[in-house]
Amino acid sequence: MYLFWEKGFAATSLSDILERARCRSGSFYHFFESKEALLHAVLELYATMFDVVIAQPAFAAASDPIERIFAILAGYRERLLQTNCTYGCPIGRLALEVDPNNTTAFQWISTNFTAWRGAVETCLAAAPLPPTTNIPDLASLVLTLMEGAVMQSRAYRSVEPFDAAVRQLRAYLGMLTAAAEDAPKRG
Amino acid sequence: MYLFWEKGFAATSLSDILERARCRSGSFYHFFESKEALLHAVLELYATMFDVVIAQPAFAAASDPIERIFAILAGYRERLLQTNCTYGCPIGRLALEVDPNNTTAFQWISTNFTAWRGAVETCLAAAPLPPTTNIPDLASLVLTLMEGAVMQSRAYRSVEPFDAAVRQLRAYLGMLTAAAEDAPKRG
DNA sequence: GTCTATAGGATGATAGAC
DNA sequence: GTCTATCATCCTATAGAC
Repeated sequence: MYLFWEKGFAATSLSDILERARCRSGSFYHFFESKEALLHAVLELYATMFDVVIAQPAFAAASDPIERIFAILAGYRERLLQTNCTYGCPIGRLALEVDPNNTTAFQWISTNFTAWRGAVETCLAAAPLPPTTNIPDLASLVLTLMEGAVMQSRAYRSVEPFDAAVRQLRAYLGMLTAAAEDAPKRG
Repeated sequence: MYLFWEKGFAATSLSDILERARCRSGSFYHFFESKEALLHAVLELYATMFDVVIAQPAFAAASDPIERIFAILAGYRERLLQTNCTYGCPIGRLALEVDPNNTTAFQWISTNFTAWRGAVETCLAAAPLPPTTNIPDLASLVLTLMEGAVMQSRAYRSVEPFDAAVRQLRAYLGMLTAAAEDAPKRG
């Protein structure tokens, strides 16, 4: 799991895996049919871990629904800082690297993304937004923004692009909630 | 260039390259010191090509500065459709894949991103936005959004996430230009 | 379930003739 | 500048003893 995150799938060799797991190939192939099967298991594990690792800590860190979204993003900022902005979202990295023919992997990748968007949708549904707001679109935007921001921060080896994206999201959501507050006064 | 886009750097072997270039290894190593040197040359070529391939067509397709930004994004939508949403931005893909120690590669990746943001900044500077608008932040957001949107469309094998991101950007920029129009009336 | 040993092929890169 | 031939190493995966 760690190696696919750090080096990607193709650049991680079986001997890398064996060394890190401190076992021999016989043990590996006793549990996994192939290197690709390990990838599937890793992606499945990410999906399983999502609530505990991503959603719950962010939901515990804030009670305001909009701030919970920013708490999720703050988690990624923390991970960027911890790695000197070299790594990023492991799912995003694999989403761009894995062979499109690997349908099983992509099913798990989309499962992860869907869970992520679902958590944000939950927050948005509880937020004071205009009733016309397209919440699935907006949740998709937040994921899009996180992934693009992490990528750009890796490219520049700086949190600044990430922070810029968060600032802009804050401005946009601020305008939306302001519009929701104005609407009742008008109508 | 094509193979790094299609398969990534690690998954592209020298024999893949030789087959596609229809030459032998002797010829390859006459021009390039290593596979990594080819990567650097490819990234440099992308930077060289940016104006002709990305900026100029979009600027020619629209005269309104905001619509020029959406014309850039429409170019990526077209590329997604042409590849059944399997590929994406080649720079973005390499930004997540390439070893962070490969500083030369990352210098070229950031050069590409900076050129991209520069084109968007040019558009934003000509657009009717509130004078307080942070144009570099906003240009960075557009790149962030494009990269994240392409990634998510690849993950779901659908243009829908890309379109959702564009819709949201349009809404945000619409609110900003509306605010700029209101401001003179108030002040 | 873990070990050693190894198959069978691909890998990036080089040497040197032409 | 392109060719053939090849090096040395690494790769994923398997076989079979224990």
